[in-house]
Amino acid sequence: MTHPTIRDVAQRAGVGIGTVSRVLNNSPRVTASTRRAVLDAIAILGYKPNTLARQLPRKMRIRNIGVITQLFVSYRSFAERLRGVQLALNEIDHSYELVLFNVRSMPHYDERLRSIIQTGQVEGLIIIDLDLTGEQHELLLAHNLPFVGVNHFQNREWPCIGTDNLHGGRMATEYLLSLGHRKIAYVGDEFVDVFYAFNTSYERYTGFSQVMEAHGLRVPDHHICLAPHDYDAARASALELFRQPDLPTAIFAMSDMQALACIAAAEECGLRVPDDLSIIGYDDLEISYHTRLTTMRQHLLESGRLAIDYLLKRLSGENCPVPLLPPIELIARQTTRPYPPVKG
Amino acid sequence: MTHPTIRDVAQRAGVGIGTVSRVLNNSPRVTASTRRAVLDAIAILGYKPNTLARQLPRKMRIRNIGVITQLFVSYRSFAERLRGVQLALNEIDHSYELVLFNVRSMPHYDERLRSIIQTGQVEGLIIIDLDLTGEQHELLLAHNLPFVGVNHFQNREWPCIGTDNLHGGRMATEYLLSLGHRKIAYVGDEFVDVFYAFNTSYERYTGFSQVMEAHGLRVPDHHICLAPHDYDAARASALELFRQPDLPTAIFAMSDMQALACIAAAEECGLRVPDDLSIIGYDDLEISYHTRLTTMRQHLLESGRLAIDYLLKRLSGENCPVPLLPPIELIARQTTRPYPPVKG
DNA sequence: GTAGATTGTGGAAACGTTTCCACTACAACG
DNA sequence: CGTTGTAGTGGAAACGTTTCCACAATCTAC
Repeated sequence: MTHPTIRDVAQRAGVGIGTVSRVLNNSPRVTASTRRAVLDAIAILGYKPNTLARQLPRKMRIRNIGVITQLFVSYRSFAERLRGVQLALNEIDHSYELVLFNVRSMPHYDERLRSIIQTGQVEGLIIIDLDLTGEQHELLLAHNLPFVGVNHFQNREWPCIGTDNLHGGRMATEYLLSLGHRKIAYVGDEFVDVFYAFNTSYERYTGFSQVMEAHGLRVPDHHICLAPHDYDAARASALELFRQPDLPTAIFAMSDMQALACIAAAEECGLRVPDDLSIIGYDDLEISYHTRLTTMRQHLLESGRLAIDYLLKRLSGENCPVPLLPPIELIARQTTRPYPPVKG
Repeated sequence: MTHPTIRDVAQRAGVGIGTVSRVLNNSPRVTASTRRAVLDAIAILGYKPNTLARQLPRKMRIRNIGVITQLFVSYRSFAERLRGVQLALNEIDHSYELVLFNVRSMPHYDERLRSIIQTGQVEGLIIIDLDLTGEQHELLLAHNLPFVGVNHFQNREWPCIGTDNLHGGRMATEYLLSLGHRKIAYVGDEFVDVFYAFNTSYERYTGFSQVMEAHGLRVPDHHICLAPHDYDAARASALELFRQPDLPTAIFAMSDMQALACIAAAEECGLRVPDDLSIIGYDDLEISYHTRLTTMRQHLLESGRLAIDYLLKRLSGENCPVPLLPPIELIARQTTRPYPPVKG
């Protein structure tokens, strides 16, 4: 037998199912000897009560909101968004629990998504930094499962709180140009559409290169440093950049972690930031405040809040528009300065 | 009627329950007109399928592991532990989902804990940075719910992966003394046993004061700066310290965030770290690596891993001892230096 | 000794779905 | 015109518990 039920336990212990239930629920109305017998039977059979079946007669409804993301290992921004989700949920509505689904690969994502939809184990779904295929989108709609994305990209085809990477890339570049920099390098993820990278890197890069071109500036190939999204990979990539002649005077990094990696690499090479090299990141993680990193603030915490806000409205039957994130902001701190340096 | 069921919908739409079920599950074997009628009835009644009841006949078992913590707003170490939990769970066993329970206050914690136990919605529970009363402990045991704590404290009365704050406090202090510092201030949480603070601060302080005393050093009252656990509160508290005469040459902060707050305050007062003032933190958050903070590493990520490891073993019926965390380590970075400064 | 309360126990009914079998109606085919 | 197949539908049974009522056994008080 795969899973013994309460009836198997009752039979084995020579008691009724009611008695087993009472033992399970710690009711005082059971003799010590009976309880002993039941517990023995439970142990022998390896019985585990079925969570689902327990709830049903109690007329309880599980109210779960699912959050599906990648493992929040590489992208620190995940954690920040999740924090926003948690904060807002605790402020607005205490009747929901958060269930976390972590996916490891694209096929795993699809499989998970289907199983979530199929089993209906959550009443709403927040999709963090993952895209939806047309088919997946259809499936969600068909099964009437409210959902919202919180993403590193923008999408008009399904409800999604996203940012404009192109615009962010432009803003960062324009800021560096306004400081007088002309030799600006780009450090980011490879442009391949790996599972978790989408084309965020490509979009930000495009904004960068559009602005550079508009100013008649050519970016040499070795000033475009692409590596997997990872602190050490970015550091290695920046070290390689500094090893070559024709050093940039500024770097636009596609994320704060990569910007910090560039700073570490620069210091290893004896370059001072910002004196010899300006560096701007992207995200505005909490860490960036403490490291005085100049960066593009994309309101990560806020994105989580807005997502919950929208989802709860949808869950209560309201039909509201997808909220918009505040525009991306430049947060100028101490890793950028004018070029050529002005003596103070 | 509180919640309409599938039978209500069937009646209203003038069809059988089987047909309603087919509509809900998107079966192709329903005529367009029938489907329409059912969907209308669903809309009118505001029917929502019961998640629980759907699973039961499908012979599915929900396999959830609960994680109960405070909102991970104030203590950054929560997030780090949770990351460890997630990482390990994804490596070891993919059949469990993580359910997050956030509590806001002590009564809320108790209420939540009881409801989790009562409803049996999780098969195992990880208790992060929260203590258990004797009664709560009994309840968990009585209901046979496997659990493990991951905590900022040590406890022998229930399974708990914790650290020795006293020892950590001693180590940090001894390190500062070994550098030649004699005037050392302590910055930490107030000693009151508020909901989330336990006596972590008091324990670390005790380690500190024991070592100081053993060296025949008296710590003046105004060198003991206690404030709520919060970046800004710690900064204010440090500013107050620097405003008075008899400056310390070193600070032992009870957490990395508070240490960073001290650094910020020091710089506001024109004190250079580490030239004028050495600062050591406690936690070794990721942020501390990037800010070059000297700190006590208490293996937060690892603590999450060990917790999952232990819990999974318990869930599979194994009866293993509670694992031990590696000992606390001193991570010397660049916010501490010898006193008096040696000219290089 | 008897009426009444209390304690321990068994098992039917209920919880709200899905699944499956049975049935109808009708089309296609010989 | 029968036979066979099939699409659409209805509803009983099953899923694994809890809850409640019924009943027996035992105690309690007069």
